[in-house]
Amino acid sequence: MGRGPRCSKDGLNKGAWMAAEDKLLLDYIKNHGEGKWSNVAKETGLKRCGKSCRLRWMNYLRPDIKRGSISDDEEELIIRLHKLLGNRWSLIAGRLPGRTDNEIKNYWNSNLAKKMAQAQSSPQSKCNNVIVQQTPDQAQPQQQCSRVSTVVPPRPPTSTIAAASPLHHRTLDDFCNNVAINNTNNLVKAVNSVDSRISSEDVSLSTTATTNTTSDGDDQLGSSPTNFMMDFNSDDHEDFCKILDCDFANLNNAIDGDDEHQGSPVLVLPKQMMDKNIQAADFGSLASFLESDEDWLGNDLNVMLS
DNA sequence: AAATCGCTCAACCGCATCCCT
DNA sequence: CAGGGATGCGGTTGAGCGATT
Repeated sequence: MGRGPRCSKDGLNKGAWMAAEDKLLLDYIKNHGEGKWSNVAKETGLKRCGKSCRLRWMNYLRPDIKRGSISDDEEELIIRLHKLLGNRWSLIAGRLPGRTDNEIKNYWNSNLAKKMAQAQSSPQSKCNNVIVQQTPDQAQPQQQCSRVSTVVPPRPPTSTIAAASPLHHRTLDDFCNNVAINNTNNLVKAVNSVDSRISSEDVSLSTTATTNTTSDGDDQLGSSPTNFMMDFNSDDHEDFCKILDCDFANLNNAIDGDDEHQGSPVLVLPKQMMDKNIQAADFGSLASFLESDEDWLGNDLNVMLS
């Protein structure tokens, strides 16, 4: 499948990979690990550019890749994450273990984009709140080919993300202030333990000492001085993505597991989530919960916005 | 049976960002 | 700090294949 073999002007192979090429690449990675893609050709004699090697590994050869069709839960989660993140396929894939960004992108383009477009045109659908954005030229009659593209606005430079675009139906702006963080130090610690690239400075949290009083009058967060509402300003969206980008399972470990974090809950989900006993690492439940966004965005936010 | 259509998915391309010197 | 190479990402392409005509 894919493109037939061609040779570029510098003598490198292109197109579909042969089994022998796969073996060369696998052997190289077994011995040297991932990365240093530009060295693969030099050290193995493989006539492939580094980019091509990386792509082959990431999308096909990696042992943890999950084969088979996308489950309903996965599909649901993809839809919700896409709503949140836009076409940030790698971020979405990061939340779906074993799935690649390419696979999700293909699945979206060949399945979900159409579903979303149909949902948009039929107001009764439960997915009718998903906006499929179109570029001006796509506003014209359907292109000759059957492909349906959903397009997010041009990616803004550095500090903002596509999901933060005001053109998105529900952006992070829409539910800013709605994530309550209990004990930010531990969140930062947990995040850092997952991805050491994220410095504590990167997770910029508003130090507005806000306690989250629930509708029934209970103080959700207790009286700790380290309770904060996470205040997502427009410039903070990237930070939110960094949090999304870490492994929720590890966060959960930090929450209920080891002694190191005992007694210091890390991430307090919105009350509606807590009421439904959603575990952050339970993607199925999380997807179902997100599906009910009318609820989890909740009264507090509606009051805030009104 | 042959031709055409439509879909899937691996792979390519260009651009952005990161990282090293 | 600047420049250049490496890497990562998202959009797009096109061969292969099953379904339909």
